[in-house]
Amino acid sequence: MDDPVDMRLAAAVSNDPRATLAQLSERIGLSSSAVQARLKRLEHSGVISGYRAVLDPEAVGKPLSAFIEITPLDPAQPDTAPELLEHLTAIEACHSIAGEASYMLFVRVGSPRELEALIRDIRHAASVNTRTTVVLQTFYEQRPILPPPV
Amino acid sequence: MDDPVDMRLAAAVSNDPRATLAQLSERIGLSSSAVQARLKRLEHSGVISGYRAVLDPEAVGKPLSAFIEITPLDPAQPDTAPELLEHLTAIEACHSIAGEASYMLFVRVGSPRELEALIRDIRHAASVNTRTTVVLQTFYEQRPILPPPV
DNA sequence: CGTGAAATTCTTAGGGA
DNA sequence: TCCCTAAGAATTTCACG
Repeated sequence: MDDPVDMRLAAAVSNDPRATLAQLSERIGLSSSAVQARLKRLEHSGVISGYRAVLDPEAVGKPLSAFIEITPLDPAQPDTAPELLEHLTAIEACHSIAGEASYMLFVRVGSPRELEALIRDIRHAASVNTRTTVVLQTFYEQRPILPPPV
Repeated sequence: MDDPVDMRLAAAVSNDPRATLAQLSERIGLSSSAVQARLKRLEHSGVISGYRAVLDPEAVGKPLSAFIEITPLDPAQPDTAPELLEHLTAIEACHSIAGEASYMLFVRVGSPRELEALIRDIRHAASVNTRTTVVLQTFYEQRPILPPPV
């Protein structure tokens, strides 16, 4: 996406995906039909892979979050941890990382008890050791990748 | 938000924030005006704090991501790291954590050189030590907090 | 919470740079 | 190819029951 107009559109829609085409076209400086065509192209090409609402974790019953580093118990076995864990919906993100551990997960749960159960599920499902770092307070998260267009 | 209808609406709009009120009302089983009123209430009460597009990091020039743990150099000084770092738009999230470090950041940059510069900026801006864990591959992230309504 | 009518927005076809 | 305009279709909005 080298086109600067696409870049501004991506930033604009990223900051406010529920904006109407009319509002976006005003910010971008194109007609709404042109914005619509570009938006469809961005969605279809995968530059925009989806949209999300940012929910208050406490309001939806997930006040506790944590980072969980995982390491396979048996390095000789084929490592398919991400797939083996995908069904656990408490896991919001799964990255492979450089460092001691193999993967870093970010998880959200309702209580310490749920976290304990989740860790047990993770160990069992993927045959891994875990190292959990509990989040005490979230100052900000899910900030937009692109700064708002000037 | 104890109301199960609000819960389903939050899940539905979270999974597809660009859906029309008509589409949402069909999934929820209410009229579109009722959905509109509930949605406004969820937004105004902060249960829904905003909306985001999920962008392909490579397509928008941020192919490299990392976790950065930070620890104040001088524990005696008042610790306002989150505010001191807020202007660095490469930082997508900032949590205080239990464990050795004080905060965990998640950052996105365009290149190793940019990461180096960002780490320098973070150390300088907040007077902290850093410990960086580079992300090698992201299997999934930004999965919806709530599973889609049945 | 639903209905209905007015205002706004989306969608698509057609034509021009 | 990319853009704009215009008209019909769909949606949103909001007062009222």
